[in-house]
Amino acid sequence: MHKKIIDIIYRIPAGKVATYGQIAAFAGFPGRARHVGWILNQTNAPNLPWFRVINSKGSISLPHNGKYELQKVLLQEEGIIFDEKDFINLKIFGWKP
DNA sequence: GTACTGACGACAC
DNA sequence: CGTGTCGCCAGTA
Repeated sequence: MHKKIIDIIYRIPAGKVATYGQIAAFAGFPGRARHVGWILNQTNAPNLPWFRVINSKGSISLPHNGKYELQKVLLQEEGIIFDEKDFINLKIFGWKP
């Protein structure tokens, strides 16, 4: 099942973001949002756009320890805009498969 | 089997 | 939006 979820994440296009629940559901595991995050924290697949995965609120789910900033910067590099509260507008940047 | 953890989600205030 | 509660399930001990 790791493979399936990883495969879905690889399909997220640059400039877009997807939510954990969205990925889980699209991979065939509705309600398994936690597994997506769990797998991301476990696997170290090359060129995996893990930074395009965020929670349903449209914000980064990492603690502000540096990786948070890394993800934010990587997304901004792709043209994604964060508002003053570090939230992403999913209406605009949400991935719609 | 039980208990706890975790990059989550939906819903109610 | 912020908080709290409950549900979810693979891993681990």
